[in-house]
Amino acid sequence: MIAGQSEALASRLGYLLKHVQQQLAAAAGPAMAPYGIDGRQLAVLTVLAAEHPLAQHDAAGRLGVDRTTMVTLIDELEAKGLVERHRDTEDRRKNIVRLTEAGQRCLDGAGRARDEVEREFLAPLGDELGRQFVRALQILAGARQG
Amino acid sequence: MIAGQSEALASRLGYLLKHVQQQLAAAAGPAMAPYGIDGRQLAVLTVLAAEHPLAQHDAAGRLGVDRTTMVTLIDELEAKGLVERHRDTEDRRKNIVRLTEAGQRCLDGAGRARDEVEREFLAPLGDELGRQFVRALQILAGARQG
DNA sequence: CGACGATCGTCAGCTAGACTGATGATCTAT
DNA sequence: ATAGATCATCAGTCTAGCTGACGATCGTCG
Repeated sequence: MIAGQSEALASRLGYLLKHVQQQLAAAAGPAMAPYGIDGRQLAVLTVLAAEHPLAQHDAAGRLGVDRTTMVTLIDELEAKGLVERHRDTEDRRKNIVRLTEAGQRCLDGAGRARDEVEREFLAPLGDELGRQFVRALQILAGARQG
Repeated sequence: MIAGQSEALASRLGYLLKHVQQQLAAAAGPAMAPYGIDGRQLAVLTVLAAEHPLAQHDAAGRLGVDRTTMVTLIDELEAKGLVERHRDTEDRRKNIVRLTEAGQRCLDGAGRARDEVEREFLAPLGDELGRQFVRALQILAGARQG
């Protein structure tokens, strides 16, 4: 029970979801810090690693963020030398974004740190409930807009 | 699967949590609209109904929001005539906040609407997994800061 | 009794994140 | 070739939330 938390809210889905999300973000922040990136930036690296050369627009789609937000995100990652932007030779409207060597190394380290944070975060649930929790989230994330 | 969603992110806890939270918020917004309040304001009404006369500071603690945020929240609810502010006669630093008649009616209606949204939101999980999901959230919300 | 530190509500100002709308470049299709 | 779509970008805006300062009030400890 969160300090001072209300009984009346303990079963309110919106309240629970929001606070749990914030707690995870609060735990993940410090864990990412040594690698110089935050959770959103790590998500971009993760997507790029999986589907390597990806246009900005497509990366935004994968992450569910706005196109203009992705501009900023890539700006930041590029400034750190973790990704490179190239004009697509086949469709010169597009920017192809790719991980650099440094980006790959950063992803390796930060990704491990993130996984560790997630594991600790779910630990209170135990194995079985933890798995079901993640499965439920996957279903809910996919149930709409699919 | 969210349109264009990345396979690589499907098991990333932060991503899932954030998106599921946003989807619920997106669903709840329109449902609250007829009652003229949003989810945060409804949460305040819910807390007040449960522990009726409550100082602003304590209400903020129950909801896990900043004291200055609560000022704004109460401002809004007061402007709509849903709550009343009174100076506490026993400790005149405190504002006692209480539901008005209109506030109670609003809570009844909006609360029902919210419950319905939550039910529909969890429907894809089925009964059993839905219950476990909520239980997991409660554990996670309470596991830290407790 | 009186002074000091803590608490409560308020306000002004700042920050982070994300959106809208406009623009220029480019592509596609007719 | 021309009209309409698409992509990246930028400027401006909006929201939620925070920090820090303030006045008023309380409790406590000499």
